[in-house]
Amino acid sequence: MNSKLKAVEEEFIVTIGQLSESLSINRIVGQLYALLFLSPGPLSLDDMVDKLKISKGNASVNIRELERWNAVKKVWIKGERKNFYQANLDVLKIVINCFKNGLHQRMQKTTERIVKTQGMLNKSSNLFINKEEKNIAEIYQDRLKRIKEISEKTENLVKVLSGLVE
Amino acid sequence: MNSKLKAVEEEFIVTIGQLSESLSINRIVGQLYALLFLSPGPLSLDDMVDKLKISKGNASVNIRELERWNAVKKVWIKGERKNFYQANLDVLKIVINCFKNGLHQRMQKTTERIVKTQGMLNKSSNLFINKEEKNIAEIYQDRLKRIKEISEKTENLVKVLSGLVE
DNA sequence: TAATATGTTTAGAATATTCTAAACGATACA
DNA sequence: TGTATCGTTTAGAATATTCTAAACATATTA
Repeated sequence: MNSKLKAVEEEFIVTIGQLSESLSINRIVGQLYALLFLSPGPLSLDDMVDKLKISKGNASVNIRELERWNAVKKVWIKGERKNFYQANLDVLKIVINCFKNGLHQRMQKTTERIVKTQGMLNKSSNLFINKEEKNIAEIYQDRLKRIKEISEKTENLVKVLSGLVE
Repeated sequence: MNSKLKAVEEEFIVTIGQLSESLSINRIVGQLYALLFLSPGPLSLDDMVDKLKISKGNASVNIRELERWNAVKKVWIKGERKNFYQANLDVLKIVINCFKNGLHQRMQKTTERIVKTQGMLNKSSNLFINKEEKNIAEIYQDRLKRIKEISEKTENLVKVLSGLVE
């Protein structure tokens, strides 16, 4: 391939790899996606291994991560025994979806625990006899309620984002 | 302190610590904030060291991270030589602000590199003589433009978020 | 069936991150 | 001035993550 085109490809792959890393996403995940995103046609695992100079195992696990995100999909090419992959070009949808799912999972777990903690506090409230303890319990109730409200706002955001990606 | 209240505090600290970790934020950062968020009054570094059972160095660097985020602030208590800290209770503002700033920094860098890459491609376009190369160059131009558009949308989001936190 | 091609799993090497304990520097106070 | 009290920095230990190379499982072709 033309060396100028190769330079453009390389530059793009490095850029997206760094962006990935800075978002705490495995660099190879970003680079695999960048590679497929630019590629005029589908690529095999071996193609990607050659381009990125990584091991096959590494390519294998990270391409499956991208499949899970619906960021790439397998395509079958007749006469070929290898799997080929192509990028889903709708980057915005992929990003919003990942963000939404990540947020949902994490906040759901957190909300459950906060609610449980509120329960602990309410069940014990009759045990707080002196003024000092009653005061602290009241503060705790207030603070937990604030956090709970944020959980609810976040779940609303998740719903809004769901609407954006159908 | 009442053991029930202690259990509530502990549970909350663990919950927020786990949430932090799951968001690729240092666990101690989350736990320090959780501790101060619940606390009826300001706490010293030593108080936090005792509660979380961590080293002073660890507490020191992570509390400064929280200061940088405007998530906690120093308060001076007369007659005390130690620094005391208290939480900014406006969690939503802190979160939106961190998210916004993180996004802005990362996307700005990325956008710059994408634009540079577009420049590389355009400058070379007269060098692509055969049909094949011209075709690939055109695809690259299209794909880079898509990414560029997302960068712009992201910068818009940053502006919207800026509006939300004044 | 044997030989080859392909993707996955795994053990542990390489690297990066987090954490502590101790050294350090600065400030307050005797 | 010397001593105690703080917070910060730092060297390297502990831990977690990422990556490779090789073993493995499965399917395909000869």
